[in-house]
Amino acid sequence: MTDPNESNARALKSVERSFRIVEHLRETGGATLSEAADDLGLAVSTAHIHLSTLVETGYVVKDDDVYRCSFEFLQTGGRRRDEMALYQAAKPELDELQAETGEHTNVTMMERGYAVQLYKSESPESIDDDASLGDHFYLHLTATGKAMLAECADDRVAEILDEHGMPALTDDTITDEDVLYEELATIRERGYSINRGEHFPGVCAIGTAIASEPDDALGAISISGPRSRITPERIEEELAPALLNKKNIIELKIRQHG
Amino acid sequence: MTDPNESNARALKSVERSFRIVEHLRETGGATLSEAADDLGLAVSTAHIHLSTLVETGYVVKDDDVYRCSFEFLQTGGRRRDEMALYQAAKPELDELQAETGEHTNVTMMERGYAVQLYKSESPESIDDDASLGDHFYLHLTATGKAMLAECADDRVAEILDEHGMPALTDDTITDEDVLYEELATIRERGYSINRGEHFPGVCAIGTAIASEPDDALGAISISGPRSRITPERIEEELAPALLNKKNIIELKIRQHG
DNA sequence: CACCGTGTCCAACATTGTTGAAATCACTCG
DNA sequence: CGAGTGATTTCAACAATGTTGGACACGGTG
Repeated sequence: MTDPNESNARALKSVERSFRIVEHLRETGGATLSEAADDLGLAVSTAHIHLSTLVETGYVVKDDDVYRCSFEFLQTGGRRRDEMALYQAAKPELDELQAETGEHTNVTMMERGYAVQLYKSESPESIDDDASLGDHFYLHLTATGKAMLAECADDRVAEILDEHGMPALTDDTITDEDVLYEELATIRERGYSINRGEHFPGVCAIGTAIASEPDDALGAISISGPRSRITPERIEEELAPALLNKKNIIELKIRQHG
Repeated sequence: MTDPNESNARALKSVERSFRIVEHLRETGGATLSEAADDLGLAVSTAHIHLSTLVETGYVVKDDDVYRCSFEFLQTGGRRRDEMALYQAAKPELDELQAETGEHTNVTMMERGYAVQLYKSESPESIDDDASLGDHFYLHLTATGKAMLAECADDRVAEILDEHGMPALTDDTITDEDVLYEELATIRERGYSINRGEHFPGVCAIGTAIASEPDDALGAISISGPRSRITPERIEEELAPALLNKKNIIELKIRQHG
C-alpha cells in the first residue's frame, strides 16, 4: 500500500520495465527510442536493449525509428476472446439485436475488476462511441459493469470498490457507495441495469448479466446509444424485453455447451 | 543462424523468458505453474517468479492455480487495430459486401512478413472458418497475402520467402518460387488474387490489395467461402467486380483522410 | 497419519541487466 | 563538400538482479 506504481520487492524488474515500455507504446501509439527513454526516465542504452528485445520477441515492431506494439498482441488477445463460450454464443445474437433496434450492442466480461469489451456490434444508424475492442471500463459506471456487479456477493463488490475506487467520468457517475448498493438491489429485482450518461456524457445503455454456468465466468450484454433515443419509455416497451430475450437465448446456448 | 529459437547474445534473457511463457499460455489456453515449468524446462521457482511478475503487470491472470493471458493483450491489440485508417475505412464496406454476397469478408495487414487478420465480417449463411482475430497467416497461401505480395518489390518478396519459406498447408499450396512469381504477375494484371484451398482445404477466396497512401501501410481485403460456392464463373461475374468496387471506395475514404 | 504432488518462500551465487561514454549514423546548413 | 547536431548503436565494467536447489506449507488420498 505504499507505492501503487512502484514495483513489488520480489518481482523481475527487467520484465516489469519491458511491460512499462509496452504500455507507454500503447498509450502514445508509438514512440522513438529517445522519446521512450525520456518519458520513462530510463538511460537510452537501457531503453534500447529493452526495445530491441521486444522486437526480437515479435511483440514490438520498428518502422523507421518508431517502435509500436505489434499485432502479436491482437493475436494473443483475439485467441483468448474467440475461444470464450460467451463470445461465441453472444456474437450472432448481438448482431441480430443491433439490426432489430438500430442501436449498438455489446458483450463484456469481468476481469481484474474491470468490464472488458469483447465485441461491439455497431449500428450504421447510430453514432460512434469511443469504446475500442478490449477496453477496460470501471464496473460502477457502465451498464454491463453494474449488471455484473449486481451478480457478485457483497464482499466481492466491496473488494473491487476498495481496489479501484469510484472515480467520476461525468457529472452523472455514481460516486457514493450506498447509492450504488441500492442501485445494485434495484438491478437484481428489475433484471437489467441502466446507464444514463455515467461514462460518456450523452451516451445511455441498458445491460444484463449472462450467467454462464460451465465455467462460472461472469459476463454481460448491453444496448447503447445517444440519450435522445434511449428513452425510459422505449427501454420499457422495446429495449428491455428484447435484451432479456437475447439473454435467455445466449444462456441456453451456453448451457447446451457452447 | 545457429539456433533459430535460441536467444540473441545481447538481449534481455529474463524478458525473452517471460514472453516464451506468455506464448506457451496462449498456445495451451492456460497452464498451471508446474505445467509451464515442465513444458519450458524451467526450474519451478523460476517459472513461479516469472508468472507472478506477469500477474502483477496485469498481462496474465491466475484463476484457481491456472495462469492465462489476460485481456490486456486484447486491449493493446485492439487499440492498435481500431486506430488504423485501413480498418476504419474498410469495416463498414466489408459488412455491406458480406451482406450483398452472403460470404465472409476480411481485411488484413502485412506485418513482419505475415498477413494479419484485422477483421472478419461473418455471413450467417456461410460456415465457420478457423481464422481467429489477429491470426498471422503466411503470405503465399492466402488471397490477401498474395494480393499484398503482388504489390511488393521483387527483392522484398525474396526477403520474405527467405525468412519464412513456403510451407504447404494443403495439397494445393504453392511451394515453388517460380510458380508464385508468375502468379503474382497474373494478380498485378488481373487486379485480384485467387486462393483455391491453399490454406484450408475446401476454402476459396479472392483478394485485392488496398493502397493506403497516407502511411504506406500495406493491406488487403477478401471474400471467402466454401469451394462449391466460390466458382470461377461467380468470381468473374459477381464477386470480383463487387470486391474491386469496394477496393476503390476504401481507397478513396483513406485518401480523403480516414 | 504419512505420503504424495503442488505451490510458495528464501538465501547464496553467478549471471545478466544497467550505465556512461565512445562510436556510428543520418541530416542540415554553412 | 564537410563540420555540426541529434539520434541510435555498441561496448566494457560494475552492481544489481535473476536463477537455483532446497526447505517449508498446503490439500488431497490411500
